[in-house]
Amino acid sequence: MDIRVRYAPSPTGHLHIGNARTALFNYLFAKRKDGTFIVRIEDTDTERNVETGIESQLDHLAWLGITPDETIGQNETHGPYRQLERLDIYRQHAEALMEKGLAYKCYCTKAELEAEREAMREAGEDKLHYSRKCLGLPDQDKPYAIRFKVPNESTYPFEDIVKGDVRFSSDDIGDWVIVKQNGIPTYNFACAIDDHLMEISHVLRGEDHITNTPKQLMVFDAFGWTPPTYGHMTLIVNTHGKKLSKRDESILQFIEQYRALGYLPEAMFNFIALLGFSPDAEREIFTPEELVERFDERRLSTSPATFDAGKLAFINNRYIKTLSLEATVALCRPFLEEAGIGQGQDDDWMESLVAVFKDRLSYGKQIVNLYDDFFNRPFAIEPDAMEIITQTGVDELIRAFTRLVEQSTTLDADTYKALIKDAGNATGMKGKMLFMPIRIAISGTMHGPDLPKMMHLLGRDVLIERLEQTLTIRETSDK
RNA sequence: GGCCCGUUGGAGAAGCGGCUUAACUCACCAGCCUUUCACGCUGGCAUUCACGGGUUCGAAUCCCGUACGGGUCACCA
Repeated sequence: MDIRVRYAPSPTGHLHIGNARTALFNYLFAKRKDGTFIVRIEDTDTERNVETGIESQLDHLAWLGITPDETIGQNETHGPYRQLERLDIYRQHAEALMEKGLAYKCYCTKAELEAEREAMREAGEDKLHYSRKCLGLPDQDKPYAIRFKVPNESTYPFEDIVKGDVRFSSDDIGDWVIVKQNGIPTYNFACAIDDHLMEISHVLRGEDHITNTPKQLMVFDAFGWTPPTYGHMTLIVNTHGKKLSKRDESILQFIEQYRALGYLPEAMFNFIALLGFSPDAEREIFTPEELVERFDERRLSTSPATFDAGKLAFINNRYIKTLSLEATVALCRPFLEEAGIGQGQDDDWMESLVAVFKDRLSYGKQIVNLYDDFFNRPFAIEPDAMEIITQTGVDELIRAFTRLVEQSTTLDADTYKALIKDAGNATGMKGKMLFMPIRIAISGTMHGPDLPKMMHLLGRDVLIERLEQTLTIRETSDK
C-alpha cells in the first residue's frame, strides 16, 4: 500500500509549534517510508480564515525544511487541496447519507439548541446530546443543518499507532452536524471524506483529536470505506503541565517568532522532532537527514511532551557553534544593526564581536543582550571575584598592566596577549594569579570570553578606565 | 460530571516482566587539560520509578483502586 499522509492546517494565522510538530512528524513518516506528504487546507471556518494564512503556513514550513510533495499548485493528483473548493463533493456525500437514512436535516436554531442543552444540564444529565427532535420531520422551507444519525450501541475500536487499542462507544456521541446551515461541512465530515478521497493511509495528529476519531470512523462506516490508520501524538505542554495555549505569552509558540529571533531552522527541526519522539540513540543532536533515517512511529511517546525552552536554547547553541564565523556574523548582523551597535566600526570589529560571543550564543538576537551586558552595564565586581582582587600584589599587577597598555601603540588581541605576559614578568605574577585579576579588572567577573579578544573589543579607553576603577574599588574595600 | 489519557532525578527523557544496584541530554559540583576563561575529557549527582493493594520465583515494567495532572464533550478545527 502506498504511504500517503497529510498535514491539514486551517489558515487561521501563523504556524504554531504544535502544528509544526504535526507537520514534521508526518513529513518524517512519509520520507522514512518513501511515501507522499500532502498539505491540505481546512478552511471551512470562514470566519477565522486569514487572508495570508495559507501562504504563511507554507512559507514557515519551507523555512523549517518541510516541503510538501502534493498540495495547492503542486502535483495536484488528488485536488483540490482547499476544502472550500470541494463543497460540491461534501454536498453530494451528505445527500447520499440522507438518502440512506444515515443523516437528516435539522431546523433547530442556535438558541433552541442552547436552551435544550441548558435544560439537560439542569436535569443533571452527563450527556448533553442532541434530542433528535428534527429526526423524521418532513422537509421545510427553512434554513437547516445536516446531522449524522449516530447508530445506537455501536463501538468504534481502532488500533492507534501511539496509544494502542482505543475504543469509543456511540452512546457517548450525540447526533453531530456534518453540514452547517451555511452549506459548509464541519471538520469531522470534511476530514473523513477528504482522507478517503485523497487516499490517506495514515493520520498522525495531536491527541486532542482522539475523540474526533469515532465520528470520522462513523463516516467511513457509513460509506463502506476502509479508514486510515490513526496515531495520536501526545500533547505539548508547558512546564506546568498545561497544554500550550496560544494566549500564553510567556512562551514563544510561533515558528515566526523563533525565526525572527535568529534561531536556525535545522535546530528548530531538531528540537521539534524531539517533542514526543525519541530516537534510539544516546544523544540529542540530529540532522534532518538523520531524523528521517531514524524516525520510527513505534517510538512516539505516550506521556505529554514538555516544551523546554532551555533545551531549545541548548540545541540552537550547538548548531550555532558549528557555524563558520562568517555565517555567524551574517546571522547576527541584522540584529546588531537594528540595535545601532557597531556604527562607525569596521567589519573587523563586528567580526571580533561575534567571535568573542559565538560560543555562548543561543540565538542571533542574543548578541545584542550579550553586548549590552558587556559594554553598557555599570562596572562592578562580583563578590566571589573580590577575594582575588583584594589579594596582595594585585594592585601592582594592575598598575603595571595599565602602564603597558598606555605605552603601547598597536593594540590588537595578540598585543594584549603579549602585554599580559609582560605584566607577569614585571611583577612575578603567573598562572591564575596573573590572568584572573586582569580578567576581573576588565569584566568584573571570573567567567567570560577569551581575554585578549575581549580587551581588543573593549578598546583602550574603556580598558584603562575599568582598570583604574578596579584599583579604586580595591582600595575602598580591602580593609 | 461522562468518556479518554498521563504520573520516572533540579529539568528534559529512555527503559515496557529478569541483561537496570534505572540509559542518555541539560543544569549543577569536583578533577584533568589550558599561564586565565571557555572548549574538551573524566568522575559525582534517583538504593528508586505518584501512593496503596494484587499477580509472579521475580514488577518502574502486568492488574485493580486512590490521589494528582491533562485532553475532550460546538452549526471551531
